[in-house]
Amino acid sequence: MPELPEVETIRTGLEKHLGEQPVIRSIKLLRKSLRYPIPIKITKVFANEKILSIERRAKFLLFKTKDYILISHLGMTGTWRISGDDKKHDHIHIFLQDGKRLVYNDPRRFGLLDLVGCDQLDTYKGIKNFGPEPFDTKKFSKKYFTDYCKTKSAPIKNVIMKQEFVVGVGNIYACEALFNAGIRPNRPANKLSLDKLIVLRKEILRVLRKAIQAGGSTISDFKQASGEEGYFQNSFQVYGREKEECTRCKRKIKNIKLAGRSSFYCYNCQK
DNA sequence: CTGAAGACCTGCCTGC
DNA sequence: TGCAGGCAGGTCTTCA
Repeated sequence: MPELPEVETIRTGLEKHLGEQPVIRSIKLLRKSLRYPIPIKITKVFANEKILSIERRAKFLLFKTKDYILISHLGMTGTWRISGDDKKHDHIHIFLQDGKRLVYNDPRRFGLLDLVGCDQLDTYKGIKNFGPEPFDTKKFSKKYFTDYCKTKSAPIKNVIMKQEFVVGVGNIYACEALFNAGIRPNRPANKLSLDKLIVLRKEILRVLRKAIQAGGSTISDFKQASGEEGYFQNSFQVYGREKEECTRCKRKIKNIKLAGRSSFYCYNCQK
């Protein structure tokens, strides 16, 4: 379940449960590849290294050590947990010196595990073309937002999901933010008024913040790895609610495909 | 260049 | 009950 809030939830969960700067004893790969081949070098360079920090960039998790960064992307179904038990689709074990075991599980294997040198992160293939973090409001400014949208004729939903525009917004939060802003997902970005765009930017920030907060409350279950269960789903206004009542006007939520993705909206509340 | 569509995988739900 | 079909939170590549 990884959009930005979910990745951030996993990150803070790991940080909390792993303690200060845990030391990696060894890494065991249970398969050779996920979406891409996993560099075997991982098992060598991280042995006996201290994890200095666990950070997030966009939807990537970064385990930083002295010389290298272990890069993890969760794809659609990836998750990390701290566990002694094995589960189906566990692909990577990271054994820590204090006896804990960090496990990567990913049924669909759309995730990625890779490494880069500490000074090479910004040129890393997946990351170098990324837009700003949404909470970096200096870079992700109103002006940046409106200027960009003015140049795009694609549906606004597709635009806000573009990682080179702003990172971390996936299908769920795109739908939710558009509902809150009262904008139909298929409206061409360059046809929206400045005011509407500014509202949308604000709603993106708000929905992401709220989701991160909701994630925080379930962190205590983290170790049990029951992470499949979405904690924020109870607050969804439109996502996954096709044919159900709009929470505002009681009319039926619709679902259209945009760029192949389900896009939920209320025909009455979103114009 | 832009944007749409297909591909990558497994699991789960629906409907026949 | 069994099985085919469709769909799923994300990217990357290919095609028009």
